[in-house]
Amino acid sequence: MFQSRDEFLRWLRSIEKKWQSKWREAHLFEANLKPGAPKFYITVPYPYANGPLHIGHGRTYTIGDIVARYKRLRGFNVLYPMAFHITGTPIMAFSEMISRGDQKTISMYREYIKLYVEDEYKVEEILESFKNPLNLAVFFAERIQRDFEELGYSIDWRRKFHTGEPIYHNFVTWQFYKLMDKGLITRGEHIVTYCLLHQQPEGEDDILDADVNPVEIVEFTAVKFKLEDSDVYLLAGTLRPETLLGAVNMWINPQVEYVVFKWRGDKYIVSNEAFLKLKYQYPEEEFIVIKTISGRELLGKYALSPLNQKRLLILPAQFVDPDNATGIVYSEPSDAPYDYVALVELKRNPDLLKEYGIDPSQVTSIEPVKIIDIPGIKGHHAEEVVKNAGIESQNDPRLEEITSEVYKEQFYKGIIRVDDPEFNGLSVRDAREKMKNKLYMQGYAIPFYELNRKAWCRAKGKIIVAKISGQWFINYNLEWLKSKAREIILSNKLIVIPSKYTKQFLDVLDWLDKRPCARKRGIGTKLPWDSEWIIESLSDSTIYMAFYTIAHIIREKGIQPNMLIPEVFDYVFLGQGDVSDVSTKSGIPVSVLEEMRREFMYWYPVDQRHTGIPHISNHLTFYILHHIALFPMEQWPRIISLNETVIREGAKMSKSKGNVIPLRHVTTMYSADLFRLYIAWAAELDSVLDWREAEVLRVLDNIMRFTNITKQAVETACEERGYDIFTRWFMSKFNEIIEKATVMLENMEIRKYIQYVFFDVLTLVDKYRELKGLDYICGVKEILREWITLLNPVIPHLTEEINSWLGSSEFLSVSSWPEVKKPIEEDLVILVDNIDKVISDIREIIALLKKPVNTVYIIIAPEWKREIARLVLSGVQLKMIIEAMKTKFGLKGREIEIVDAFNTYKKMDKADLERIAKTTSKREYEVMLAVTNYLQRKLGVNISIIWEEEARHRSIPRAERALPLKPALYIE
RNA sequence: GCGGGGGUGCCCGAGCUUGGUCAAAGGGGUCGGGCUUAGGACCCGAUGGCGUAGGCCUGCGUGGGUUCAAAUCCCACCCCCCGCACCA
Repeated sequence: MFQSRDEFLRWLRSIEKKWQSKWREAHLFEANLKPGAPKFYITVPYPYANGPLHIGHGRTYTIGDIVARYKRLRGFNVLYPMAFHITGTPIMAFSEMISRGDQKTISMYREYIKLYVEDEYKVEEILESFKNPLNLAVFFAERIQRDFEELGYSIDWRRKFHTGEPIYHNFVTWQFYKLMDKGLITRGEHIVTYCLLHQQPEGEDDILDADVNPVEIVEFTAVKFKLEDSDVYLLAGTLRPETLLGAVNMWINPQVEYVVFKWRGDKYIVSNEAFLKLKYQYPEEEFIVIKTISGRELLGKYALSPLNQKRLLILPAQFVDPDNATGIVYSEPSDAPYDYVALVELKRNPDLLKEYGIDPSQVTSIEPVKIIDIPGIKGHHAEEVVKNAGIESQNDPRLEEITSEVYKEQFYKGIIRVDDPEFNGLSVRDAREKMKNKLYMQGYAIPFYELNRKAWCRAKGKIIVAKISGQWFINYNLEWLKSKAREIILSNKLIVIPSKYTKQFLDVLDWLDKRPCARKRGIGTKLPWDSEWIIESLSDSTIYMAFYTIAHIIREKGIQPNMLIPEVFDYVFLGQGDVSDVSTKSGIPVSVLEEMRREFMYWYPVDQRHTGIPHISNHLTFYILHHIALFPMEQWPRIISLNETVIREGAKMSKSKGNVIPLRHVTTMYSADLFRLYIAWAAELDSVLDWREAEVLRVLDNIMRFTNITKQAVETACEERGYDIFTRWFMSKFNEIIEKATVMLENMEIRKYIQYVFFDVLTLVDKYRELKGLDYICGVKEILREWITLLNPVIPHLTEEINSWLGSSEFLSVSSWPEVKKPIEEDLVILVDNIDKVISDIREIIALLKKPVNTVYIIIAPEWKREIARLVLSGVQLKMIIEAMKTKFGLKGREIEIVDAFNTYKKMDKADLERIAKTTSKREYEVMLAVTNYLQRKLGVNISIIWEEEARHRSIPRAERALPLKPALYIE
């Protein structure tokens, strides 16, 4: 018997190790082709090997493993493979940062390595090796594999690979040729975040703090305002082109340097910073610098609004940031708080104006023009909020927040009120779109891209927005593709579990468009027709499940990368080409090619793919679409199942909080089976799972209790003997649980399945012990083998161990799922379960009486009362019932009692009536008699079981109130 | 904004798809009892209100509605969480 958690955990870990090595030695989970046997192919996306995985990942892989193990017990030939993803920029970026000596990264990785390596010297050596990204990836891939093995996952490791391997590159190359053939590849312009230091596009992974403070690209409309009496245009950037009609002046920062340049045959002015950005956004065009000027030189001049030729005075403003958009803005003080405040400030400060050579009277006459109606705002919106907030200076930081509030409110509620019929009456939202397009179309404006915040790369290089030309895309916006995807989802040819996520797939299909599929840096496969480009990491991971089916053959037969020419994959995956030609061309023997083809045809399609919710909008949708694009219908995905994320003690796990539990700790600090049971039980798939230490320990206590019970059962010698009433009840209940648990597992309701087979069975055993006494353990022994089989998918190690205690020399993990043993004695189940209700009734009454109690009479209703219930249930009329009762039970003269019973049943729920109908009074009496001792013990009173008729003879009060399943009670 | 999910008893959390068996599973906490030298663990009982006979009343975000009957269905409102891409 285990007493302490520590002792038990140590033991648990030791048997986990033992069984893992036994499974490994037996090659138990290596799935080989068995012609004729039903197969089940389940995959979970391979992990990205840039660091240790945590318990959130563990949830997903554990669920995959539970399904794999369950299907195996159901007699399927199951393939559950795994590989490692190293494509993309993060691994490279981390490796570069380590090379560069970035202390944060170095200490982070040092901690990661220490999870697996104790020797300090070794740790530094490994860290040093990470300067080569491949070493980093391979190190973690190997550790993740070890983590997975230590969690007992039933993976066929022969098929593993990583995405940086040449054989994988060849596979991806083939795939991209195919996509090209099918017309999914296009090329065009693309707007990206771009690092000026590295002179290349850099995404979230490379940008400082982008994970916590996301960087977004926003489109400004840069409006051309012609300087009066010149041929030069000011380019004023705005996010709200619809306010152009309310522009009353221009803002220039006098302290900033501007550039006058020639472009597209015209002359323009923008800030220095903006000029640089412009060149990156129009990379193939010619810009000629004419001169630089100070902002001050422009003050006091007039610019003409392009639509109405209104003269706008150029005024000074400090809030104008040269490094935001074009460094020039127009002023619409009615709606823009900054504009309003700056204007008021200027009016209050004529000296400053004079200093810049501007006549203050010119400014006094500038008034906001109201062009937007907002419910509840009479005057100028900007004025109102600025005054409410008491803001006086354009340098007040609160302006930022106020501005976004005003913008938001106007966007949703604002209506344009202007003379121009084209815009009058439009919502702000519509007007913005319309104005922008109009300005672009008529050549009055150009798009100018800017970031939502200032950003730098990890090496402190400035990030701007640039346009890449010649970007390669995968075009998912093809009707033939999308409609097929919709069709299989809607017709349930592709099943989504839990089904509530089905709609999300359909939604994604609606908005999914072109996706850039290659970048100029990172680890990965080169684009076969344009070797400057490397295929991006989600685009190379869409149909790799096909690769698992042949990966081990490639290794075993020593097939070299150069032999894996596209024709090989055409043959293996699509059955195209003549096998001997392919053999000649590739150098792979015909027999091997045929073997690969057989293997693929046997395992494909993927029966189930399981992963996390966040993959719906990208990977999973690509997975579906690529299969549709490249394979015949028979090979398309069948089931996609999903689970939510994991949090810890109510808080999100994150590196910055330092509350991430790595999988490594599961096997050193907890145990595999404990983890598996907890993580699979603590929440249903579609809800976020909260890892709570206290709960984990409680589950541990239960596993310990379970182990102790089973141990005792194994060690007790039991004789063959007949089943008494309680044992029959126990068996029936257990068989009901088998039935229900099986249904739950088939529906992927894993939490409920575990609730039944673990927690409910434990409770059942307790109850059985109470009823039956010490002898109960023999009943447990009887169901033990089936019980541990039911639990095997979740806690495979412990159940294998118990199975060995039972003297079995076979692996439980490849045995078979228990069948439900009939008959389940439903009447016994109802009657014994009903005892709890009787007990609580008795307790309630005793508590109310507040008197000492000697004896409780439990008075059982006669069979005729049940018969009435049955008749009511089958809809027989009262009259008929009375007649039947009279003849069958001799109840002449007791018609009132019959009517009473009839009325009672009429009011009852159908389910209750059915329970009554399924039992007999004789059985009810027997059961009550059998539990008499139990009741006496439990309630601490004398119990007397007595038939109603007899009780009436003995004039025991209340006897006539007896009903089936609700005996009358009289308390003395 | 668009799309998705959710608000349940002191707390966590089931149930709502297929309305009644739901005062509402299961934990936790709290209270009482057992066991114990004591504590822990474990076991038993109680834990919305009222009631001297198994009952009644109130109740599952707020306000309406449908129904003989609603935590469960419909409508409106309030609040919370997640995703919106080219990134794994």
